[in-house]
Amino acid sequence: MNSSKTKIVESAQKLFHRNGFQNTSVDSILQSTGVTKSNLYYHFKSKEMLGLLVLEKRITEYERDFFADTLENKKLTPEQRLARYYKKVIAHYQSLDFRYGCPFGNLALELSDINEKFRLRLSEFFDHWRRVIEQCIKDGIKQEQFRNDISPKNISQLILSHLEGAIMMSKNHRSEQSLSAGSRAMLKLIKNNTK
Amino acid sequence: MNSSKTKIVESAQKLFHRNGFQNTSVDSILQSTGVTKSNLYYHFKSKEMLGLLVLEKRITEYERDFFADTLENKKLTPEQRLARYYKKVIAHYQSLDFRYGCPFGNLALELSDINEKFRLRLSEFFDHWRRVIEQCIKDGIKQEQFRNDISPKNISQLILSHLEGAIMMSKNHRSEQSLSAGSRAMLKLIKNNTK
DNA sequence: CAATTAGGACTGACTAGTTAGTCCTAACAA
DNA sequence: TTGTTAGGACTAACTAGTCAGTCCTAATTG
Repeated sequence: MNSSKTKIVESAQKLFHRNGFQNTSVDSILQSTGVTKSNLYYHFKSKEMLGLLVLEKRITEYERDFFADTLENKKLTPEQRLARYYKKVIAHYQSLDFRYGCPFGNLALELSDINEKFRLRLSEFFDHWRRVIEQCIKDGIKQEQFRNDISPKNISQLILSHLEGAIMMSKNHRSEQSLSAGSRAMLKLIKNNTK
Repeated sequence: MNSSKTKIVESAQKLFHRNGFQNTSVDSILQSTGVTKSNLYYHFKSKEMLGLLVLEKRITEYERDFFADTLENKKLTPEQRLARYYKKVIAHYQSLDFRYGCPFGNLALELSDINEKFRLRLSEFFDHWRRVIEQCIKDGIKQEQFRNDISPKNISQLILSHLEGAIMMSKNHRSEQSLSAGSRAMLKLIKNNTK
């Protein structure tokens, strides 16, 4: 199905990621799809609604593509899960030349102060994301791979915050340095050395 | 001195932080200062130049207000320096209700892909920022307060990335949780426990 | 079978407002 | 006299969003 609606959503997803939500004009979406403005507004009540739908799609895709075979992969040890997750994230941003940044972090920074709908949806997703990491940490503590003197909740918070910050830094420096060095340091720091 | 020029810079600094650079209109700066447009363009060649000057001012202020009595305070132990720095940062964002985010991180995310001047100046500042943290870590390793099995460069990279990410998360969640929990976890993780 | 109705997909022209930036004249202050 | 400020008219491009109306297909009628 290559309907106007799906064309709009796919193009908007790309443009919102590259230019931000506010800095992507409706006209630029139309131009890149060949769809008319009236058609776009036939399918979507407003630019905001289109943005929220694109966000929903992104979340679904991220949960499907990034968690299952890494953080939630029970065939691996918790340490391997986290390492593979980092590896996958780095490879992904490398494929984008470390441009554009994290679609969720970008939106959160851009819109948290001015749009409550975006803010709340993103906040909910960040929390889910953190809990996926937390479960991995919990498993790792149980198996004595990770040190047990810091709560899994706080470690997962730390890991997620760092990841978002490192993606931002990699965008600014156009280099994987902050992502790869930071993730390696993080794995080393949380490793259980008492055994 | 309450000249038009300083009024413009101060107002622009506030608005750029709150709304972002692109999303702050020149007209809104004029409106909040009472200055005329011809006067603004008498003092500044363009909005971009005004933005770069505001960034320069922010950097000067940050280096003056945030480093001297914390990370670079030789009267404290390295561990105390870092703890006081976190405390100061958290208090600062608390005073802003965890809104607005980090002025540097915001600009980096908004402009790194589309404006090379901003990108490079921010990249330079982030690197200086990281080196200030690195020096504190080096001192702490020498004094055996921090563990020595990870390079100071990588730890400082980790700390800075995490800080930026945590400020973003605090903005999205409108809570100090990510900042305070994350910083406490970080201090615990890098502490030397072999002694 | 023929006429009507419903509804989804779509269009081009349009509105009303904002954007950064220019240009010019005139006033004021040191 | 030189640097600063005011005021306002202006531009060209861009902004999100609206409007009346068309086209086509499928189901429902008389």
